[in-house]
Amino acid sequence: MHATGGPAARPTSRDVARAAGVSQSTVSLVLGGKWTGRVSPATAAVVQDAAGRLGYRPNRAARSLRLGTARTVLFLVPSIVPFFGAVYDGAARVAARHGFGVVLYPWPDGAGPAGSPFAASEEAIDGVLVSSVGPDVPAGFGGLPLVLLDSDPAGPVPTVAFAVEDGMRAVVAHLAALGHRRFGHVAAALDQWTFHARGAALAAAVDALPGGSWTRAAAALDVAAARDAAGALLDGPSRPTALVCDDDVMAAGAYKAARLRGLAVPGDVSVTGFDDEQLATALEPELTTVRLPAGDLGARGMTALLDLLDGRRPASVALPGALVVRASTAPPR
Amino acid sequence: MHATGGPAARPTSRDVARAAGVSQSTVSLVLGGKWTGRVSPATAAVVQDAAGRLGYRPNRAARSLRLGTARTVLFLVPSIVPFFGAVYDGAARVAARHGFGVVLYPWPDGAGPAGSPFAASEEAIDGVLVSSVGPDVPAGFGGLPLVLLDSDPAGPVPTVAFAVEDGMRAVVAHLAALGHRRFGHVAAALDQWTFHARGAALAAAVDALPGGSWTRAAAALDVAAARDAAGALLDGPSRPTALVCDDDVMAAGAYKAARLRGLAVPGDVSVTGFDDEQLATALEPELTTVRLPAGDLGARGMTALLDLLDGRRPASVALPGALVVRASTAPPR
DNA sequence: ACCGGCGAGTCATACGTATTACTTGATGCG
DNA sequence: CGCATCAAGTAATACGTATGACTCGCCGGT
Repeated sequence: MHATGGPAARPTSRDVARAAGVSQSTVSLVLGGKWTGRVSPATAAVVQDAAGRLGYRPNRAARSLRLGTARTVLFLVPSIVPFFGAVYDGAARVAARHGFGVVLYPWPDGAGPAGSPFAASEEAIDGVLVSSVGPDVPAGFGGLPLVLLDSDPAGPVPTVAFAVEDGMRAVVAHLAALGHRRFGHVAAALDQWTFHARGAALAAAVDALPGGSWTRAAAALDVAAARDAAGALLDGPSRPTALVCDDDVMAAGAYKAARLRGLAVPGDVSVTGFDDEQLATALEPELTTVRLPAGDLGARGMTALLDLLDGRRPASVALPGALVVRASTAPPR
Repeated sequence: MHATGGPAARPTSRDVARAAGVSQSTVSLVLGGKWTGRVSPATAAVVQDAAGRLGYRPNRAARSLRLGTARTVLFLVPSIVPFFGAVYDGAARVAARHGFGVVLYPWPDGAGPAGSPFAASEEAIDGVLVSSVGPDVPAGFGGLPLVLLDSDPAGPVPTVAFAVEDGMRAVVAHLAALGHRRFGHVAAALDQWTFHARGAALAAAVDALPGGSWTRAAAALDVAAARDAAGALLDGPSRPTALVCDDDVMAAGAYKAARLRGLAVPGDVSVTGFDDEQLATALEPELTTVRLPAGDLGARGMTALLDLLDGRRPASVALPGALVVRASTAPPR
């Protein structure tokens, strides 16, 4: 009982030192872990005991100031959706293993580093991970080490991407094997590399197909916009027998467009998605789509960033996806 | 041209002072904004110009250390889904207006403050916002100011919640008006206040209904689990004519269970959701559900937390939701 | 002529940590 | 015995900022 109501403030290393009867430097030495040969095991034990008893935890601001490092990286994502949650998990797991924290920041419009949300956490970070950016790659990020995810691996910045071309090629091959020749591409009107790549890969794959042809309609990444875009394709001069969508959400819109016209999926028109989100199995019929290893993306990206922080220069890589065939694709009528 | 390749390191306030020909304190005063009557406008202009030219931005760690405050709050969410993205946006908007940043942290299992992900960012924060927790409310959060979101407003901690009871009552009233009397509750098996409240509200509303009866099946918050739970209800001794689901995702599972049994929605069985996520309009038929003002939740929660930081004690409030009637509800056969 | 007061800055310091350089007493060795 | 070595720890310092205490002219009033 401290009748005086002593200071209940958070203990500092000096408080621990006082409690252990040693100097502050000794505390720092012991708790820093590098004390072999400098402090006797007995004293170290006393210090550790005192620290535990007081519930001491080092002040992060002071440590950052002293070391010039925060052991924290910033993770910028275009939106708060489960896909990026999975990416985050992968990244955070690797980071934790190295004593780093990961701060998640939604960064919708791809505004520059001066964008106000970023400015808020500007200085307490050692590196940046940015996911799903467009072709105007931020070459450097305020001078901070930078790794891109799900972006153009051919750029100057180290990047971990998906092998989008392979995924799209697998989609087209699957549909072609079923007998489809006329494709409609329901494209996402977002300026992100991954969507540019999906579009280019589709075009290349269909063009390489004897008798293959395709049309395209772009829309915002939501159900209603995708429904209208898919409708425009279905109403076009030569109706596609398969709608290839840039994303599972857009595929939901394609379903709606088909139903509105009395067309059955997959009887009258096949539909494919991309990403394999939870939605894919919520839809009826369940959606044929491409599963992307989101956790791996985060893990590999964080590994690359940590390499960069250590002065090594990581190479860009592309992770393979996998076609998941469900019930939304069938031979054309 | 500095032929010597001078230090390209980030400039400090002392560098600015040197460039402006004043002392470091003057720089700090000017840039701090509180210089009226202490510094002449002419000098202030010179300082601001120099700071701009050098691209000076204050070191956050040093400022935190000096002020004992980080102007940053931690926002813990159970999962990375669009709903919490909207909550975050509301919170971040209010925070930015007061010069605060918001750090988002996924906190899946509701582990204690000692949970490793939290520990990583432990010290650079002034307060905590926690969303959607269970009954074992963390009374204090390592001594940090705390506000709960979407949690029990009757607890000791200031809380901003939704008026879940009203929402669920509206659902039951809507279905009752259509003629439904036998309800099935597809419940989320998560230990969060909001789901407990939804269940209790449903029971109360149906029990108050003459001739009303209900059964319940709980499941994890995913499509497949909900499908099985809903199936169990539909296969029960007295088949419900309406399935009330704790969440839109579970409603998708209810759709599947109905289809598997050859039952039409809403012809043979009505289905309702909760939250009004994007999924609600992706489903066929579109889902009758309860829209919750997620952005407001974040904004009000942040306002309450800022009040708390200022020494005021905010009151707990509950925000009203709104029933959105779509195509998944109809009179029973 | 002297002093109070004020405008315009500067000096010095503290925040809490990590680390380098130093002290101190004991021991080993020739 | 004298000196180097060593173990065990401590004193001092720097990181970059914000701010209370202080200085230094200068002007107005009596």
